[in-house]
Amino acid sequence: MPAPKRSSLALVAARAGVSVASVSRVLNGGSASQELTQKVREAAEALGYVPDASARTLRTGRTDQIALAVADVGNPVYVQMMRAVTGVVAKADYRLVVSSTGSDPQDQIDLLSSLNRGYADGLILSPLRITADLIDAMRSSRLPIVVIGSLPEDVALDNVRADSATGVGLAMEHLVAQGRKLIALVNGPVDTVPGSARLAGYLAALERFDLPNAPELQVTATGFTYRAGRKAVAGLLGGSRPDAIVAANDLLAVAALKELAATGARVPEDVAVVGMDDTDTAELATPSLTSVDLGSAKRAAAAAKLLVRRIADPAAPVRRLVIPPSLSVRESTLQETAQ
Amino acid sequence: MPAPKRSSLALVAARAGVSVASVSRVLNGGSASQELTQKVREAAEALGYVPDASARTLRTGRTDQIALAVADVGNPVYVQMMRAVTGVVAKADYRLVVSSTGSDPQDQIDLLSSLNRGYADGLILSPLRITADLIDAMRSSRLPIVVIGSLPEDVALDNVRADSATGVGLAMEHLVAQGRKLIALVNGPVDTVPGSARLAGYLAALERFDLPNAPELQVTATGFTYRAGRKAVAGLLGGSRPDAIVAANDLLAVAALKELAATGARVPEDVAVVGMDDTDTAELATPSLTSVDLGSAKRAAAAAKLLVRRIADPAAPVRRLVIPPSLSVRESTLQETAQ
DNA sequence: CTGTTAGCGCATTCAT
DNA sequence: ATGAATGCGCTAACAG
Repeated sequence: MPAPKRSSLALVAARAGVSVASVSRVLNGGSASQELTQKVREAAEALGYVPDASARTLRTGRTDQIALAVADVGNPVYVQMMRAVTGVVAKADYRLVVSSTGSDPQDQIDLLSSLNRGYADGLILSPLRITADLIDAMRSSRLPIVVIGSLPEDVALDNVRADSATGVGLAMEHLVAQGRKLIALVNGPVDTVPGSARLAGYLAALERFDLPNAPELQVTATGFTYRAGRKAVAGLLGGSRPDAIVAANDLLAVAALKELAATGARVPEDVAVVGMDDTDTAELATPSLTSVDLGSAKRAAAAAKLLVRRIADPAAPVRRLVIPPSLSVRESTLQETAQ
Repeated sequence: MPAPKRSSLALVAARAGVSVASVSRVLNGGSASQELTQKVREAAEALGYVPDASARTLRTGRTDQIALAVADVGNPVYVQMMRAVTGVVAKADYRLVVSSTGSDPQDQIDLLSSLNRGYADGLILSPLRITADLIDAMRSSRLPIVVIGSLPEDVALDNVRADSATGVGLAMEHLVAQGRKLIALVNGPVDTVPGSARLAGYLAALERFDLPNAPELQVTATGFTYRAGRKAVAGLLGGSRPDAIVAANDLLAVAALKELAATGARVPEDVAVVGMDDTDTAELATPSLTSVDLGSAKRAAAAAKLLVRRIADPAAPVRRLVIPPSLSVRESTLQETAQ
């Protein structure tokens, strides 16, 4: 038994004493006489007519919706991305629907197959982990996808990624310039896209600045969360005394801040801390957090634009964009008594 | 020109050499013979058949989607709510779609009319401001709505709200017990649902604890954000020296923490600070923030359950729930040297 | 157990 | 400029 009776083109047409085709034309901006337009508008108004989305979609094949899948709504970096995407998408006359997936690639695959049923015209995806299965699913998706984050070379999908290596390099350079010698890395899981990129960047920077590669200075949290960060940092401090910590994101960096405070270490005097993503959290932290801006907002906005273009022109050449990072220096690395 | 040709029931039926009805039955768990089931599954698999959502929705009147509208994705309290809703909704076999509206009621009205086109089966709405227009729009919505937050008595909509008055009372009681005398309020805009509730609770508590109602101890930020909070608190400290601050949410409370630190005041020795919503932010703050848990997660979960029930039974009696608050005490109000 | 058929609401082609 | 008719893909009556 279908839903409660509602308005419909036919009802409006009957009331206005015209054909459904005319109603459709008037309401969608087709050509119609002054008088007919008038009658139709009146009838539609009186009946509180609202066009039915599924009928229109069934007919036209378009939903005018764009989906954004984020792995963790609690991570402020995704908040930045949502904000950025919202703007672009609205301007292109799409509605944005946000789906929260877990970090499990299977969640994304499920979402993809769900979307393939026609809930949206396109998807912006920022996968934490990329598996072969996920790639297969993306490849065989009938709906356009733009990926935020790195992607294997041979996957012909629009994507826009950060330059983590350069970003981590910026942080390390800044720390080295401040005279730091023992720079630890607090990373998230290395089987994730950001985790592996951060690690690679860290190792490259060690080499570049002639710093020793000390395993006891590298810890991996079980997730990119505050709680996981606290544990990881506690472990780190149990086995070493770094004079600087680079964290894979701002949440982990705040965890370092709190853990350091708990052990009586002063920031930045004893230990400097750098976060990553440059989210609101960096500003709110005490001391405020120096953070690498990996261009999340720009990446998200760019991805949205790519998707809109891709939807308009499915045959357009694949584009891969890289957004350059920058460093936002705040209290957590700035000593008055800089050496 | 409709979208690129895809799979369809008819295609599967043709390949399997059966009728579309049989395919539909098999795929939806109707009764069918072993052999037919086998043939259909094979054909569907081979063709990569995916059912079309809009066609099904058009036919059944259901979308199996529930919409959640949040006013500010950047506010961690909404993150709590999203998490809570996600769980309930998934268990009831609905997909959740999140829409970010602004604080402007018009945004909600727009969203409502959009949803009335049939994008979702129900809506969970947590409006910041409630205007007559919004109420009209909710009343005339053809889709079930559950409101998180207070609502005028005469609006016959399911809703679940916090008990802000008691919540603020809890905070004040705690502060008074610690010997605080000059308790300031850092509120958000009072023309909002939470803003007015917080103010009322504060005034009631002043009376209850025989505290003077001093206007210079009450400031109103232009929004429930960190940035607005900094300005408001700076204004407050410019004109008075409270020994405690109650903030209308955790973001404003963190702003108070930072502003106090900037002026050299110690927390909690000189000034105690209490936040509200008990979000992750309270834990991350330095010092960690005592916060009133207004039951956001519980409210959201309850709202989701109410909505699922309402969708199943549109004629069910209207329910209004109130979730009791509790206090999470942390460093920002705990002096070692408690008087 | 399986097939035939109608129609959900709409945009669009084809007549007029 | 307007109306009649078609079919998007699907589910559910109904018939056999």
